[in-house]
Amino acid sequence: MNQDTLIVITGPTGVGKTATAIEVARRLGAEIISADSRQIFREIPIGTAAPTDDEMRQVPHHFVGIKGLADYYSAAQFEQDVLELLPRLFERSPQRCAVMCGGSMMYVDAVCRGIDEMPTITAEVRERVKRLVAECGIEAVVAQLELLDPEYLKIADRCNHKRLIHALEICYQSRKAYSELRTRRVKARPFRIIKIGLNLPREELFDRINRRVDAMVAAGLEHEARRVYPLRHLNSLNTVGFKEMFAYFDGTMDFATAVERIKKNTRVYAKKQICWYAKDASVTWLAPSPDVPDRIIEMFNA
RNA sequence: GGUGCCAUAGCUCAGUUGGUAGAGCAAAGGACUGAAAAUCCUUGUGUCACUGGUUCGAUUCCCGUUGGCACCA
Repeated sequence: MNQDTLIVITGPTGVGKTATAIEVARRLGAEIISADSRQIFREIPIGTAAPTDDEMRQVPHHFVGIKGLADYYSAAQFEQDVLELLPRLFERSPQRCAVMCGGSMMYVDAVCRGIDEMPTITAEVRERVKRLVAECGIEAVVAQLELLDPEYLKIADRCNHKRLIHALEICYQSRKAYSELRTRRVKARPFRIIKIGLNLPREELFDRINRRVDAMVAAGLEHEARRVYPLRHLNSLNTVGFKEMFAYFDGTMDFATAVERIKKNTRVYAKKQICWYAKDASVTWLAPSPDVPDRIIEMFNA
């Protein structure tokens, strides 16, 4: 009998993960878990290049379009949800296999390696820190951390206010030092993980990204963005493709510039993804080609 | 064919009264543990078109060549 196996297909945005994952999943009789922090929201399928209805009919997908933009979701939540779902997917699959496909680095790592236990921040604590910043500036946050978690401050990026604020929130919420909770221990998983990274020569990747953005525009990105415009303050919409469209709606950017910015920011995002996975020794890198599914299935059978 | 203007980073251009050069855009590298398509940090890429001359020294001045643009024939 096969051991339970999770095949992870990741890589930069626009490289062709979706098509590869569908092919592999179909041939192995597996279902697909989307590891994408934006495709999870149902209102924005065009801007996130979510799998189409047709694609999802070919293979059952999970975690696509299951949340509303106003819902809170996180990598840790994803870890929990996926670990809960996986045994059932293994059970249903003749080869005891599931395919995870997506480029949200932290979501992938959360499932493959785990995330440390942290308290969920309550609205009160969030408000308290927010007020501290508003009234006394970020220096006050640093001063508090000096007191509550000097260890973290030693390694913290002091320019990254969001991280400093988050560290303090954790300290307040847990009544412990953030650095104490941050063990960074890799959790063992009760299944085999095969991690594939798809990548292309830079120029080719960027060309695909540019063309995909044009296709999004043709598919009605502007209309989709206009529909969610009233919710623009939500974190779920602080994302490439929407912030630029919102700038256009606000009149601070013309349409052509907004589209150019979307392309540029998507390219920057792709580079960030490549950089993240470059240090992950568990990734097997492949260039997309017709025989990639064969090679992945070979690795599965090995 | 003649005259004038131009030639500097991947692109658009600035600049050096002669001491080998800098902006914007594009680009490259990196960090990352409960908002991660987020957030943050770092970096300037050059035969200054080519040949020769003047000069201690030329990307800068001069001669010529090549290419581009404009006007005149």
